Amino acid sequence: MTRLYYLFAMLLAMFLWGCEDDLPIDTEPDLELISGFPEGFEAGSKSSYEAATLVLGSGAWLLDNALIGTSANDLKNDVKSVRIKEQGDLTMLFDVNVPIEKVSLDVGVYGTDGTVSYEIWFSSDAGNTWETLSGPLTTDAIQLTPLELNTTIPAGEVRFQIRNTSFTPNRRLNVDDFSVYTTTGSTGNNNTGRDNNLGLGNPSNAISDIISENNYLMTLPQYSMSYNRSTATANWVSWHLNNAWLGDTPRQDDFRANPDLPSGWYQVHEYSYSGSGFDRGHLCPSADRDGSVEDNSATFLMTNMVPQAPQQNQQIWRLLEEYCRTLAAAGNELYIVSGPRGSGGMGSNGGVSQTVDGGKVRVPSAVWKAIVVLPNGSNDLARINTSTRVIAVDIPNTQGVGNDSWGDYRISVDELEDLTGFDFFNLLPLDVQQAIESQVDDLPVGG
DNA sequence: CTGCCATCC
DNA sequence: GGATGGCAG
Repeated sequence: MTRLYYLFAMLLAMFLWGCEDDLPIDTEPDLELISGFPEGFEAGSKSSYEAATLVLGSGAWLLDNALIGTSANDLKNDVKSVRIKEQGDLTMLFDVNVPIEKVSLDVGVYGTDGTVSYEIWFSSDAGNTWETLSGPLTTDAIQLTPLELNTTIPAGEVRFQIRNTSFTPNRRLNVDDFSVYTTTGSTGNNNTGRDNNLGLGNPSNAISDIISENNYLMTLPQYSMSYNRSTATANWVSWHLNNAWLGDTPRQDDFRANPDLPSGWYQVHEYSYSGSGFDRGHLCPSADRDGSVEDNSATFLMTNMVPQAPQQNQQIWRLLEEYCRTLAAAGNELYIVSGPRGSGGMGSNGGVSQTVDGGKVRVPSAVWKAIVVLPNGSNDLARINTSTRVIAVDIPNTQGVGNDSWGDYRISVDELEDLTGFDFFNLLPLDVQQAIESQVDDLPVGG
């Protein structure tokens, strides 16, 4: 009898659950405007169509063949809107990291320009690849007109872009009050998420084309780098660090050649440094990527290694790496770029070596690092300002510096740019770059 | 893969 | 001692 009762109760429960499941959805899910939106474009000024970055209330935006319109002919809410001319576009340079349910904006035609063709695009990988959200659209509105697009974009490194696809000259589009909505209860800001490893810029404009063999861009989920075929090391490795990357995965120690190098290029292999007196020194450290086996293993590709004097690598350099992780564990996120420079180091075999691996791998004379530190949060590009902390070091690749403090090797990013020829953090507004790159960090750092 | 070394907190 | 950086056989 008891058993029959349970059976009945279960059937009843399934029936009720089934009913509930079949109830028609008579209300659309509650939407929540993402922090920073609507973007009304009131915070910026730009009077030329030339491509440039603007930091606005929501974050940084790229206006290419577009400007901030303030004239009587600009359709606008309040006093400013974006004016995009034919073949121009407006692009978010920051990520939203929650599921997107809806996008809305106000659009119209500038002055008496004729019908404008435009499209809305989005990226789920921080702007690396784009797909259309809207399909081709047109407007001939002479007043700002709301456009709403319902969508379902999963949480990711999501950005949006508005393109004026008109070809005819003087078909200018006004855009204002751009809004992005997520479902209520989504975690909201990406406070502790993983951000773009190249979020502050590509220091040497590296590209993934074999024509650029000494400045060859390679992008992994764990870090990005510019590889140099002739030195057989990276020019730089760039990565984001915060507690979202940190875990307790054991060190994998699976040093190996990078199979993703273009065919025909020499692949530095596991034993290329053996007996040389130099460590296989990580640029992106193993312990910065121990959230999973895959993440940690990625740091052991030989393209992430540089021949480093053991006492430099295992002592002073290691202490700087640990200091960075301490900052991350304390609730900061860091953008780090690191690489070798120069030629000729002194390892444990004594004397100065220019190369290892039978001349195939260049030994740097110094290893450098540039670090931007900011509290965990979202819209990083917009939050970095003239008082954001930046640490840059340049440490000789030699035995004997091991007992020194890395703090004594701090220099300004400007000096580091002179030494390396790279342009660091170039997605930041110029005035911010000038402020933070001219200073030498002088906070007490111990060690 | 295991064992081992070194340094630093 | 434990973590982190490695090495050699």
